[in-house]
Amino acid sequence: MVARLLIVEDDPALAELLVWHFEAEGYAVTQTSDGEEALLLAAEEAPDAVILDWMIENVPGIEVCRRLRRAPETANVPIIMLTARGEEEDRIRGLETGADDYVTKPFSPRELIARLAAILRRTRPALAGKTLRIEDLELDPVAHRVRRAGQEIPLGPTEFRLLQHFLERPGRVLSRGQLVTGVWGHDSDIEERTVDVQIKRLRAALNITGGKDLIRTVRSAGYSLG
Amino acid sequence: MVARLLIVEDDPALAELLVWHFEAEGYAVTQTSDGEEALLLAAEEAPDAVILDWMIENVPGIEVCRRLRRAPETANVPIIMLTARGEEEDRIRGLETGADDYVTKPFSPRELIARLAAILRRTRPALAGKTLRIEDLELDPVAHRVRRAGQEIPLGPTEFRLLQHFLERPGRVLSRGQLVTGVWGHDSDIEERTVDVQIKRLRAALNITGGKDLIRTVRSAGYSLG
DNA sequence: AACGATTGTCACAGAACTGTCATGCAACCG
DNA sequence: CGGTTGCATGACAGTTCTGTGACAATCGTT
Repeated sequence: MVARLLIVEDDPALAELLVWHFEAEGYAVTQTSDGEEALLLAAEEAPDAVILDWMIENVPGIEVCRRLRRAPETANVPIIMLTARGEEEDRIRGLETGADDYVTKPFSPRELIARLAAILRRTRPALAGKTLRIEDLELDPVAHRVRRAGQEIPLGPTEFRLLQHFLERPGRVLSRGQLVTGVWGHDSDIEERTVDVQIKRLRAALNITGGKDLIRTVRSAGYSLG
Repeated sequence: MVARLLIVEDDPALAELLVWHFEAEGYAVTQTSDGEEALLLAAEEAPDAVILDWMIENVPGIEVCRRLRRAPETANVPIIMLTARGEEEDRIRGLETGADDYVTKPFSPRELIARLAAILRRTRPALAGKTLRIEDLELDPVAHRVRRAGQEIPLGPTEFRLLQHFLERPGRVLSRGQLVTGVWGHDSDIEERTVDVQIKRLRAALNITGGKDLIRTVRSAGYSLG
Protein backbone atom coordinates (compact mmCIF):
# COMPACT_ATOMS: atom_id res chain seq x y z
CA MET A 1 0.00 0.00 0.00
CA VAL A 2 1.62 3.22 -1.19
CA ALA A 3 0.73 6.64 0.17
CA ARG A 4 -0.71 8.96 -2.45
CA LEU A 5 0.25 12.59 -2.38
CA LEU A 6 -1.23 15.64 -4.10
CA ILE A 7 1.23 18.50 -4.59
CA VAL A 8 -0.29 21.86 -5.43
CA GLU A 9 2.59 24.07 -6.52
CA ASP A 10 2.83 26.89 -8.98
CA ASP A 11 6.55 27.28 -9.45
CA PRO A 12 7.66 24.69 -12.02
CA ALA A 13 11.15 24.33 -10.60
CA LEU A 14 9.96 23.78 -7.05
CA ALA A 15 7.19 21.47 -8.20
CA GLU A 16 9.64 19.30 -10.06
CA LEU A 17 11.98 19.21 -7.09
CA LEU A 18 9.20 18.16 -4.74
CA VAL A 19 7.84 15.52 -7.08
CA TRP A 20 11.31 14.10 -7.50
CA HIS A 21 11.99 13.94 -3.76
CA PHE A 22 8.66 12.44 -2.78
CA GLU A 23 8.71 9.87 -5.54
CA ALA A 24 12.16 8.88 -4.38
CA GLU A 25 10.62 8.32 -0.95
CA GLY A 26 8.09 5.97 -2.47
CA TYR A 27 5.04 8.20 -2.61
CA ALA A 28 2.65 8.13 -5.54
CA VAL A 29 2.57 11.79 -6.51
CA THR A 30 0.04 13.85 -8.45
CA GLN A 31 0.89 17.46 -9.14
CA THR A 32 -1.00 20.50 -10.28
CA SER A 33 -0.43 24.24 -10.27
CA ASP A 34 -4.07 25.22 -10.27
CA GLY A 35 -6.29 25.66 -7.25
CA GLU A 36 -9.55 24.61 -8.92
CA GLU A 37 -7.92 21.57 -10.39
CA ALA A 38 -6.47 20.73 -6.99
CA LEU A 39 -9.95 20.56 -5.52
CA LEU A 40 -11.14 18.28 -8.28
CA LEU A 41 -8.11 16.03 -8.00
CA ALA A 42 -8.42 15.83 -4.24
CA ALA A 43 -12.05 14.78 -4.49
CA GLU A 44 -11.36 12.24 -7.22
CA GLU A 45 -8.16 10.67 -6.06
CA ALA A 46 -8.66 10.93 -2.30
CA PRO A 47 -4.95 11.40 -1.63
CA ASP A 48 -3.46 10.50 1.74
CA ALA A 49 -2.03 14.00 2.10
CA VAL A 50 -1.87 17.35 0.30
CA ILE A 51 1.12 19.68 -0.02
CA LEU A 52 -0.37 23.07 -0.78
CA ASP A 53 1.40 26.27 -1.75
CA TRP A 54 -0.16 29.49 -0.55
CA MET A 55 0.33 31.29 -3.86
CA ILE A 56 -1.12 29.36 -6.76
CA GLU A 57 -3.21 29.97 -9.82
CA ASN A 58 -6.91 30.83 -9.71
CA VAL A 59 -7.62 30.25 -6.03
CA PRO A 60 -5.42 31.21 -3.08
CA GLY A 61 -4.01 28.24 -1.17
CA ILE A 62 -5.79 29.19 2.01
CA GLU A 63 -9.09 29.11 0.17
CA VAL A 64 -8.27 25.68 -1.24
CA CYS A 65 -7.52 24.57 2.30
CA ARG A 66 -10.83 25.90 3.53
CA ARG A 67 -12.79 24.23 0.75
CA LEU A 68 -11.00 20.93 1.24
CA ARG A 69 -12.00 21.00 4.88
CA ARG A 70 -15.58 21.81 4.02
CA ALA A 71 -16.18 19.02 1.54
CA PRO A 72 -17.01 15.80 3.38
CA GLU A 73 -14.89 13.60 1.13
CA THR A 74 -11.75 15.63 1.79
CA ALA A 75 -12.48 17.01 5.24
CA ASN A 76 -9.96 14.77 6.90
CA VAL A 77 -7.05 14.79 4.47
CA PRO A 78 -3.84 16.08 6.06
CA ILE A 79 -2.64 19.36 4.57
CA ILE A 80 0.82 20.90 4.72
CA MET A 81 0.91 24.50 3.57
CA LEU A 82 3.95 26.08 1.93
CA THR A 83 4.63 29.75 1.69
CA ALA A 84 7.28 32.31 0.92
CA ARG A 85 5.75 34.67 3.40
CA GLY A 86 7.15 34.21 6.87
CA GLU A 87 4.56 36.31 8.61
CA GLU A 88 3.43 34.93 11.92
CA GLU A 89 -0.14 35.97 11.24
CA ASP A 90 -0.17 33.93 8.05
CA ARG A 91 1.20 30.85 9.75
CA ILE A 92 -1.39 31.07 12.48
CA ARG A 93 -4.17 31.71 10.00
CA GLY A 94 -3.08 28.73 7.92
CA LEU A 95 -3.01 26.44 10.92
CA GLU A 96 -6.34 27.69 12.18
CA THR A 97 -7.91 27.21 8.77
CA GLY A 98 -7.25 23.53 9.06
CA ALA A 99 -3.71 22.99 7.83
CA ASP A 100 -1.80 20.36 9.77
CA ASP A 101 1.55 22.02 9.28
CA TYR A 102 2.90 25.20 7.78
CA VAL A 103 6.35 25.34 6.26
CA THR A 104 8.12 28.52 5.21
CA LYS A 105 10.29 28.77 2.11
CA PRO A 106 13.08 28.20 1.75
CA PHE A 107 12.84 24.80 3.39
CA SER A 108 14.75 21.58 3.09
CA PRO A 109 12.95 18.83 1.19
CA ARG A 110 14.13 16.35 3.78
CA GLU A 111 12.47 18.32 6.52
CA LEU A 112 9.26 18.47 4.56
CA ILE A 113 9.44 14.73 4.11
CA ALA A 114 10.01 14.26 7.83
CA ARG A 115 7.09 16.51 8.65
CA LEU A 116 4.81 14.64 6.31
CA ALA A 117 5.91 11.36 7.84
CA ALA A 118 5.15 12.72 11.31
CA ILE A 119 1.63 13.61 10.22
CA LEU A 120 1.04 10.30 8.46
CA ARG A 121 2.12 8.46 11.60
CA ARG A 122 -0.97 9.94 13.20
CA THR A 123 -3.47 9.80 10.39
CA ARG A 124 -2.43 6.65 8.57
CA PRO A 125 -0.31 4.49 10.84
CA ALA A 126 -0.43 1.74 8.28
CA LEU A 127 1.24 3.98 5.71
CA ALA A 128 3.89 5.37 8.02
CA GLY A 129 6.27 2.56 7.30
CA LYS A 130 5.34 0.44 10.28
CA THR A 131 3.63 -2.16 8.18
CA LEU A 132 5.88 -5.07 7.35
CA ARG A 133 5.59 -6.50 3.85
CA ILE A 134 6.95 -9.12 1.59
CA GLU A 135 5.46 -9.86 -1.78
CA ASP A 136 1.67 -9.91 -1.31
CA LEU A 137 1.88 -10.43 2.43
CA GLU A 138 1.54 -7.60 4.93
CA LEU A 139 1.61 -7.47 8.70
CA ASP A 140 0.39 -4.48 10.65
CA PRO A 141 1.91 -4.67 14.13
CA VAL A 142 -0.26 -1.88 15.52
CA ALA A 143 -3.56 -3.33 14.43
CA HIS A 144 -2.26 -6.88 14.88
CA ARG A 145 -3.51 -7.86 11.45
CA VAL A 146 -2.07 -9.97 8.66
CA ARG A 147 -3.22 -9.91 5.06
CA ARG A 148 -2.26 -11.92 2.04
CA ALA A 149 -3.32 -10.58 -1.34
CA GLY A 150 -5.63 -8.26 0.53
CA GLN A 151 -7.42 -11.01 2.38
CA GLU A 152 -7.22 -11.10 6.14
CA ILE A 153 -5.53 -14.10 7.67
CA PRO A 154 -6.28 -15.11 11.24
CA LEU A 155 -3.21 -16.14 13.20
CA GLY A 156 -2.68 -17.38 16.73
CA PRO A 157 -0.37 -15.41 19.02
CA THR A 158 2.68 -17.60 18.45
CA GLU A 159 2.15 -17.72 14.71
CA PHE A 160 1.87 -13.93 14.72
CA ARG A 161 5.09 -13.43 16.67
CA LEU A 162 6.86 -15.95 14.48
CA LEU A 163 5.78 -14.22 11.29
CA GLN A 164 6.71 -10.81 12.65
CA HIS A 165 10.11 -12.16 13.60
CA PHE A 166 10.65 -13.38 10.06
CA LEU A 167 9.37 -10.19 8.47
CA GLU A 168 11.80 -8.14 10.51
CA ARG A 169 14.62 -10.28 9.09
CA PRO A 170 13.55 -10.93 5.52
CA GLY A 171 15.56 -13.44 3.54
CA ARG A 172 17.67 -14.41 6.48
CA VAL A 173 17.97 -18.02 7.53
CA LEU A 174 17.14 -18.45 11.19
CA SER A 175 18.11 -21.58 13.08
CA ARG A 176 15.62 -23.31 15.31
CA GLY A 177 17.65 -22.17 18.31
CA GLN A 178 17.51 -18.56 17.17
CA LEU A 179 13.79 -18.83 16.61
CA VAL A 180 13.18 -20.34 20.02
CA THR A 181 15.00 -17.53 21.81
CA GLY A 182 13.66 -14.84 19.52
CA VAL A 183 10.03 -15.89 19.42
CA TRP A 184 9.51 -17.88 22.61
CA GLY A 185 12.05 -16.06 24.79
CA HIS A 186 15.43 -16.76 26.29
CA ASP A 187 14.11 -18.70 29.23
CA SER A 188 11.76 -21.02 27.43
CA ASP A 189 12.44 -24.72 27.58
CA ILE A 190 10.91 -25.58 24.27
CA GLU A 191 11.93 -28.54 22.13
CA GLU A 192 13.54 -27.31 18.94
CA ARG A 193 11.27 -29.63 16.97
CA THR A 194 8.34 -27.56 18.16
CA VAL A 195 9.53 -24.87 15.79
CA ASP A 196 8.80 -27.22 12.91
CA VAL A 197 5.23 -27.57 14.03
CA GLN A 198 4.65 -23.86 14.34
CA ILE A 199 6.24 -23.34 10.95
CA LYS A 200 3.85 -25.85 9.52
CA ARG A 201 0.91 -24.10 11.15
CA LEU A 202 2.08 -20.72 9.92
CA ARG A 203 2.55 -22.07 6.42
CA ALA A 204 -0.91 -23.55 6.41
CA ALA A 205 -2.41 -20.27 7.58
CA LEU A 206 -0.55 -18.18 5.00
CA ASN A 207 -1.54 -20.47 2.18
CA ILE A 208 -5.29 -20.56 2.74
CA THR A 209 -5.54 -18.10 -0.14
CA GLY A 210 -3.64 -20.50 -2.35
CA GLY A 211 -0.48 -18.48 -2.94
CA LYS A 212 2.96 -20.00 -3.10
CA ASP A 213 4.85 -21.02 0.00
CA LEU A 214 6.74 -17.99 1.33
CA ILE A 215 8.73 -19.89 3.94
CA ARG A 216 11.84 -21.66 2.74
CA THR A 217 13.20 -24.69 4.56
CA VAL A 218 16.98 -24.75 4.70
CA ARG A 219 17.98 -28.27 5.47
CA SER A 220 20.07 -28.64 8.61
CA ALA A 221 20.14 -24.86 9.06
CA GLY A 222 16.65 -23.55 9.72
CA TYR A 223 14.01 -21.52 7.94
CA SER A 224 13.78 -18.21 6.16
CA LEU A 225 11.04 -16.01 4.79
CA GLY A 226 11.30 -15.21 1.13
CA MET B 1 -13.49 18.62 28.38
CA VAL B 2 -10.14 20.16 29.32
CA ALA B 3 -6.92 19.13 27.63
CA ARG B 4 -4.03 18.41 29.95
CA LEU B 5 -0.60 19.58 28.92
CA LEU B 6 2.86 18.73 30.20
CA ILE B 7 5.47 21.42 29.58
CA VAL B 8 9.09 20.37 29.98
CA GLU B 9 11.12 23.56 29.98
CA ASP B 10 14.33 24.48 31.72
CA ASP B 11 14.38 28.25 31.37
CA PRO B 12 12.21 29.70 34.15
CA ALA B 13 11.21 32.76 32.20
CA LEU B 14 10.13 30.82 29.13
CA ALA B 15 8.41 28.20 31.26
CA GLU B 16 6.39 30.84 33.03
CA LEU B 17 5.47 32.48 29.75
CA LEU B 18 4.28 29.20 28.25
CA VAL B 19 2.31 28.19 31.31
CA TRP B 20 0.62 31.57 31.33
CA HIS B 21 -0.32 31.43 27.67
CA PHE B 22 -1.59 27.88 27.67
CA GLU B 23 -3.59 28.33 30.86
CA ALA B 24 -5.15 31.39 29.27
CA GLU B 25 -6.17 29.11 26.41
CA GLY B 26 -7.90 26.79 28.84
CA TYR B 27 -5.35 24.01 29.13
CA ALA B 28 -4.60 22.29 32.42
CA VAL B 29 -0.84 22.67 32.58
CA THR B 30 1.81 20.76 34.48
CA GLN B 31 5.37 21.98 34.21
CA THR B 32 8.78 20.59 35.05
CA SER B 33 12.35 21.39 34.14
CA ASP B 34 13.68 17.89 34.64
CA GLY B 35 13.78 15.10 32.09
CA GLU B 36 13.43 12.23 34.55
CA GLU B 37 10.55 13.93 36.28
CA ALA B 38 8.94 14.56 32.92
CA LEU B 39 8.88 10.84 32.22
CA LEU B 40 7.30 10.13 35.59
CA LEU B 41 4.72 12.87 35.19
CA ALA B 42 3.85 11.75 31.69
CA ALA B 43 3.27 8.19 32.87
CA GLU B 44 1.24 9.26 35.89
CA GLU B 45 -0.87 12.04 34.49
CA ALA B 46 -1.28 10.77 30.93
CA PRO B 47 -1.35 14.29 29.46
CA ASP B 48 -3.01 14.97 26.14
CA ALA B 49 0.19 16.50 24.78
CA VAL B 50 3.77 17.27 25.77
CA ILE B 51 5.77 20.41 24.99
CA LEU B 52 9.38 19.34 25.28
CA ASP B 53 12.48 21.49 25.20
CA TRP B 54 15.57 19.91 23.67
CA MET B 55 17.90 21.23 26.38
CA ILE B 56 16.71 20.29 29.84
CA GLU B 57 18.13 18.94 33.06
CA ASN B 58 19.33 15.37 33.49
CA VAL B 59 18.14 13.85 30.22
CA PRO B 60 18.27 15.43 26.77
CA GLY B 61 14.87 16.21 25.30
CA ILE B 62 15.38 13.88 22.39
CA GLU B 63 16.03 11.04 24.80
CA VAL B 64 12.87 11.90 26.74
CA CYS B 65 11.04 11.81 23.43
CA ARG B 66 12.46 8.41 22.61
CA ARG B 67 11.57 6.97 26.01
CA LEU B 68 8.07 8.38 25.89
CA ARG B 69 7.57 6.64 22.56
CA ARG B 70 8.93 3.38 23.89
CA ALA B 71 6.76 3.09 26.99
CA PRO B 72 3.34 1.69 26.11
CA GLU B 73 1.60 4.12 28.48
CA THR B 74 2.91 7.17 26.66
CA ALA B 75 3.72 5.82 23.21
CA ASN B 76 0.92 7.77 21.64
CA VAL B 77 1.06 11.13 23.34
CA PRO B 78 1.64 14.03 20.92
CA ILE B 79 4.98 15.76 21.39
CA ILE B 80 6.07 19.20 20.23
CA MET B 81 9.79 19.76 20.55
CA LEU B 82 11.32 23.18 21.20
CA THR B 83 14.88 24.14 20.53
CA ALA B 84 17.20 27.07 20.19
CA ARG B 85 19.19 25.20 17.59
CA GLY B 86 17.91 25.79 14.12
CA GLU B 87 19.91 23.04 12.49
CA GLU B 88 18.04 21.13 9.83
CA GLU B 89 19.59 17.86 10.99
CA ASP B 90 18.23 18.39 14.48
CA ARG B 91 14.76 19.13 13.25
CA ILE B 92 14.72 16.04 11.11
CA ARG B 93 16.13 13.93 13.89
CA GLY B 94 13.51 15.21 16.29
CA LEU B 95 10.67 14.49 13.90
CA GLU B 96 12.01 11.05 13.07
CA THR B 97 12.37 10.21 16.74
CA GLY B 98 8.66 10.58 17.09
CA ALA B 99 7.99 14.25 17.71
CA ASP B 100 4.85 15.53 16.02
CA ASP B 101 6.18 19.02 15.49
CA TYR B 102 9.42 20.87 15.99
CA VAL B 103 9.47 24.58 16.75
CA THR B 104 12.61 26.72 16.74
CA LYS B 105 13.22 29.52 19.24
CA PRO B 106 12.41 32.28 19.15
CA PHE B 107 8.81 31.49 18.36
CA SER B 108 5.54 33.19 18.97
CA PRO B 109 3.41 31.64 21.71
CA ARG B 110 0.37 32.11 19.52
CA GLU B 111 1.96 30.03 16.79
CA LEU B 112 2.84 27.32 19.28
CA ILE B 113 -0.75 27.34 20.47
CA ALA B 114 -1.99 27.08 16.88
CA ARG B 115 0.37 24.20 16.18
CA LEU B 116 -0.75 22.35 19.29
CA ALA B 117 -4.37 22.88 18.31
CA ALA B 118 -3.64 21.50 14.85
CA ILE B 119 -2.15 18.35 16.37
CA LEU B 120 -4.96 17.92 18.88
CA ARG B 121 -7.52 18.20 16.09
CA ARG B 122 -6.01 14.97 14.78
CA THR B 123 -5.21 13.09 17.94
CA ARG B 124 -8.07 14.10 20.23
CA PRO B 125 -10.96 15.19 18.04
CA ALA B 126 -13.26 14.66 20.98
CA LEU B 127 -11.57 17.52 22.83
CA ALA B 128 -12.74 19.83 20.08
CA GLY B 129 -16.23 18.44 20.40
CA LYS B 130 -16.01 16.65 17.10
CA THR B 131 -18.26 13.64 16.69
CA LEU B 132 -16.39 10.38 16.52
CA ARG B 133 -17.56 7.78 14.01
CA ILE B 134 -16.85 4.34 12.80
CA GLU B 135 -19.13 2.55 10.42
CA ASP B 136 -22.68 3.18 11.61
CA LEU B 137 -21.61 4.12 15.13
CA GLU B 138 -21.25 7.71 16.29
CA LEU B 139 -20.28 9.25 19.58
CA ASP B 140 -21.01 12.88 20.34
CA PRO B 141 -18.60 13.92 23.10
CA VAL B 142 -20.42 17.18 23.77
CA ALA B 143 -23.90 15.76 24.15
CA HIS B 144 -22.51 12.58 25.69
CA ARG B 145 -24.60 10.52 23.33
CA VAL B 146 -23.95 7.39 21.33
CA ARG B 147 -25.92 6.24 18.33
CA ARG B 148 -25.78 3.13 16.25
CA ALA B 149 -27.54 3.21 12.89
CA GLY B 150 -29.26 6.36 14.11
CA GLN B 151 -30.66 4.76 17.21
CA GLU B 152 -29.56 6.07 20.58
CA ILE B 153 -27.67 3.69 22.80
CA PRO B 154 -27.61 4.24 26.56
CA LEU B 155 -24.19 3.64 28.09
CA GLY B 156 -22.87 3.78 31.62
CA PRO B 157 -20.04 6.20 32.38
CA THR B 158 -17.30 3.59 32.15
CA GLU B 159 -18.69 2.12 28.97
CA PHE B 160 -18.79 5.61 27.47
CA ARG B 161 -15.17 6.40 28.36
CA LEU B 162 -14.09 3.01 27.08
CA LEU B 163 -15.84 3.52 23.76
CA GLN B 164 -14.45 7.03 23.37
CA HIS B 165 -10.98 5.69 24.09
CA PHE B 166 -11.38 3.14 21.34
CA LEU B 167 -12.88 5.61 18.88
CA GLU B 168 -9.90 7.90 19.30
CA ARG B 169 -7.63 5.00 18.39
CA PRO B 170 -9.52 3.13 15.68
CA GLY B 171 -8.05 -0.15 14.59
CA ARG B 172 -5.34 -0.08 17.20
CA VAL B 173 -4.98 -3.04 19.51
CA LEU B 174 -4.99 -1.90 23.12
CA SER B 175 -3.76 -4.16 25.87
CA ARG B 176 -5.74 -4.56 29.05
CA GLY B 177 -3.02 -2.64 30.87
CA GLN B 178 -3.24 0.25 28.43
CA LEU B 179 -6.99 0.30 28.77
CA VAL B 180 -6.84 0.30 32.55
CA THR B 181 -4.53 3.31 32.63
CA GLY B 182 -6.27 5.06 29.77
CA VAL B 183 -9.87 4.53 30.84
CA TRP B 184 -9.74 4.01 34.59
CA GLY B 185 -6.64 6.13 35.30
CA HIS B 186 -3.04 5.45 36.16
CA ASP B 187 -3.71 5.18 39.90
CA SER B 188 -6.55 2.70 39.75
CA ASP B 189 -5.93 -0.73 41.16
CA ILE B 190 -8.27 -2.52 38.82
CA GLU B 191 -7.93 -6.16 37.93
CA GLU B 192 -7.07 -6.51 34.28
CA ARG B 193 -9.85 -9.08 33.95
CA THR B 194 -12.32 -6.35 34.74
CA VAL B 195 -11.60 -4.98 31.30
CA ASP B 196 -13.09 -8.14 29.83
CA VAL B 197 -16.30 -7.59 31.70
CA GLN B 198 -16.66 -3.97 30.61
CA ILE B 199 -15.88 -5.02 27.06
CA LYS B 200 -18.64 -7.54 27.27
CA ARG B 201 -21.06 -4.93 28.61
CA LEU B 202 -20.04 -2.46 25.92
CA ARG B 203 -20.46 -5.10 23.25
CA ALA B 204 -23.87 -6.01 24.53
CA ALA B 205 -24.92 -2.36 24.55
CA LEU B 206 -23.63 -1.68 21.04
CA ASN B 207 -25.34 -4.73 19.64
CA ILE B 208 -28.83 -4.12 20.91
CA THR B 209 -29.67 -2.91 17.42
CA GLY B 210 -28.46 -6.17 16.03
CA GLY B 211 -25.45 -4.97 14.05
CA LYS B 212 -22.22 -6.88 13.82
CA ASP B 213 -19.69 -6.86 16.64
CA LEU B 214 -17.41 -3.85 16.20
CA ILE B 215 -14.95 -4.85 18.91
CA ARG B 216 -12.30 -7.35 17.96
CA THR B 217 -10.66 -9.60 20.51
CA VAL B 218 -6.97 -10.15 19.90
CA ARG B 219 -6.02 -13.16 21.89
CA SER B 220 -3.15 -12.61 24.35
CA ALA B 221 -2.90 -8.98 23.24
CA GLY B 222 -6.07 -7.06 23.98
CA TYR B 223 -8.96 -5.55 22.08
CA SER B 224 -9.45 -3.16 19.20
CA LEU B 225 -12.31 -1.29 17.63
CA GLY B 226 -12.85 -2.05 13.98
C1' DA C 1 -32.40 6.45 54.40
C1' DA C 2 -33.99 4.03 50.34
C1' DC C 3 -33.68 2.94 45.72
C1' DG C 4 -32.02 1.81 41.19
C1' DA C 5 -28.05 2.00 38.30
C1' DT C 6 -23.43 1.01 37.85
C1' DT C 7 -19.27 -1.40 38.84
C1' DG C 8 -15.50 -4.69 40.30
C1' DT C 9 -14.62 -9.38 41.30
C1' DC C 10 -15.14 -14.19 41.08
C1' DA C 11 -15.95 -18.90 39.41
C1' DC C 12 -16.75 -21.72 35.73
C1' DA C 13 -17.40 -23.38 30.99
C1' DG C 14 -16.11 -23.31 26.51
C1' DA C 15 -12.98 -22.04 22.95
C1' DA C 16 -8.54 -21.38 21.18
C1' DC C 17 -4.00 -22.42 21.25
C1' DT C 18 0.27 -25.06 22.08
C1' DG C 19 3.90 -28.58 22.89
C1' DT C 20 5.01 -33.23 22.18
C1' DC C 21 5.11 -37.51 19.94
C1' DA C 22 4.84 -41.20 16.37
C1' DT C 23 5.01 -41.95 11.69
C1' DG C 24 6.08 -41.51 6.94
C1' DC C 25 8.35 -39.10 3.30
C1' DA C 26 12.28 -36.56 1.23
C1' DA C 27 16.94 -35.32 0.88
C1' DC C 28 21.55 -36.51 1.28
C1' DC C 29 25.80 -39.48 1.28
C1' DG C 30 28.93 -42.94 0.19
C1' DC D 1 21.07 -48.30 -4.21
C1' DG D 2 20.75 -48.86 0.88
C1' DG D 3 21.35 -46.46 4.88
C1' DT D 4 21.00 -42.30 7.47
C1' DT D 5 19.55 -37.85 8.68
C1' DG D 6 16.25 -34.25 8.65
C1' DC D 7 11.66 -32.51 7.88
C1' DA D 8 6.41 -32.58 7.35
C1' DT D 9 2.23 -34.04 9.11
C1' DG D 10 -1.71 -35.63 11.82
C1' DA D 11 -3.27 -36.65 16.27
C1' DC D 12 -3.94 -35.48 20.93
C1' DA D 13 -3.89 -34.11 25.53
C1' DG D 14 -2.76 -30.29 28.40
C1' DT D 15 -2.67 -25.45 28.98
C1' DT D 16 -3.96 -20.76 28.42
C1' DC D 17 -7.23 -17.41 27.50
C1' DT D 18 -11.76 -15.38 26.96
C1' DG D 19 -16.95 -15.02 27.53
C1' DT D 20 -20.57 -15.09 30.74
C1' DG D 21 -23.69 -15.10 34.64
C1' DA D 22 -24.01 -14.08 39.40
C1' DC D 23 -23.37 -11.21 43.29
C1' DA D 24 -22.02 -7.90 46.53
C1' DA D 25 -20.22 -3.27 47.02
C1' DT D 26 -20.51 1.40 45.63
C1' DC D 27 -22.41 5.50 43.67
C1' DG D 28 -25.70 9.00 42.72
C1' DT D 29 -30.48 10.42 43.36
C1' DT D 30 -34.46 11.12 45.38
